[in-house]
Amino acid sequence: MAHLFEWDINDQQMPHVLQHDYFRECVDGHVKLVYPPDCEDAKRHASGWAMRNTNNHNVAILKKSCLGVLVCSNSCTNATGQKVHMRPAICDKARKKQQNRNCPNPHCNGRLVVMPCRGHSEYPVTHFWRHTSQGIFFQAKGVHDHPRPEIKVAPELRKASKIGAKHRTSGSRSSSASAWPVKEYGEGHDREGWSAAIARRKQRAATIPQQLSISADQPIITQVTSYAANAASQVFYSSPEEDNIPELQSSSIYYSQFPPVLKTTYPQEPIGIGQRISPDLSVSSGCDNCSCCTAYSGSETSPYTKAAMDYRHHHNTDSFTEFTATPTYATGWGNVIQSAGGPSKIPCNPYNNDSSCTGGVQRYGVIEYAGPSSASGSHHNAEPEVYIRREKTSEGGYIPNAYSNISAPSSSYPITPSYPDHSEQNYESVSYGYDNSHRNEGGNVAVSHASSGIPTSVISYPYQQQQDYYYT
DNA sequence: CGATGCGGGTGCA
DNA sequence: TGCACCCGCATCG
Repeated sequence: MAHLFEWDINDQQMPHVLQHDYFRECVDGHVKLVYPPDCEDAKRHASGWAMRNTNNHNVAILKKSCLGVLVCSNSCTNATGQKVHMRPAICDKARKKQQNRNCPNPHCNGRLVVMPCRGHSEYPVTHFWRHTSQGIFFQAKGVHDHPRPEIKVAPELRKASKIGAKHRTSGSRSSSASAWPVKEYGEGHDREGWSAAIARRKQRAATIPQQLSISADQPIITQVTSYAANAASQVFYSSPEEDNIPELQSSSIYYSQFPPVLKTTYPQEPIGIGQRISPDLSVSSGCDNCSCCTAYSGSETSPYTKAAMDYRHHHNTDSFTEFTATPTYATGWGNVIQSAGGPSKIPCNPYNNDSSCTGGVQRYGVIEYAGPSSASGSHHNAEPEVYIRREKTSEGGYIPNAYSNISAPSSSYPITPSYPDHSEQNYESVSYGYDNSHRNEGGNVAVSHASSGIPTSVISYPYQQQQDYYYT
């Protein structure tokens, strides 16, 4: 059997793809994914990381390298222990200007400095994109050794942000705290992991360029960009990271009413609403809106609102299909099981524990599972016994690239119905801290504590003759 | 104005 | 030869 990773972005011929991955914006680690050719996010080469184009003198493969993250030179912390993790501008000129700006914290006299990425053998993490008739092949090399920059937001918010920033420039730096954009202190990264990352850098005598000269009190404008062009590609964040962003909560373009998916195999990451996970395979029919699944909508057992579930039913998409396609590569997460044929059932509602439920989305095809064999054949096989939990800090932040294996909960999920208050959503304690043990690893797949390479692609071999098409 | 992509060119291993 | 990176140019929103 061919393994999922038996291709490399540099291969002369890319494999035949039977199933595509759903889009993942915040990929971290050594990851290979194959997106549908018509995936808008993939076509845009979108990323939650600040990736800039890198010339690799290869027209067939687009290469990008990570710019790191903008942090405060004082490493200041706000009242809730959050730190600055702004998104660097991709444009060199704009990025230089960013570094001449004040820390967005009105009570801090620090400056924004770039924390460069050295996640790939001391060099920045690189992303590679290659378009073929089979799909859009994506390969990431390296593990980000810095906090994830804040999210991109839509143009409307950009305007709002500019207005807010303008107000700030008119007065002293210690103007009202309300002018301090909350989103610049999103909960993406916890204090401990954050400090640990910086401490390690200091230990390594890594000098963050301190460009402290500044001409005037520049407005702090959160880096924003057009994100969702239409309803079909709109994105909501299942992470609590962004849930405390008033601008987003009030914005119609965000589905912030969707609560975080707390029980998940891995990513508390953006999930494209309206994106079908496997547009051309395996979903033989839409969700049948079965009563036993809908019964969980809006119930106290489920963090999903009825509206959210309706939407999910309607669009037949959600992150919980991740459960069924828990990846297998290089992780040691469990036995690799190939379930040929099918169908396998995906429940409409991931919080539905009703084993007698016959509803859900039917999927056919070859799907690989990580987990015991019982997982593949059972009803609602959406729950392999090996889960990947994204590690969470006591302060509610998630550490990028920090996952660990845990056993699946026997009967209940770690759901906290008190959304949107996430303060009690901590999992059992684990050792946190930003794991940089991978720093000196080579460019090959290297999975230690962390691995987010979770492909669901199913690829058949041998290669078929096919004609790649490239950018024009 | 900045994101994004292209590609010439340089330095290094 | 591969890789990282600098720089200018062009396009687009």
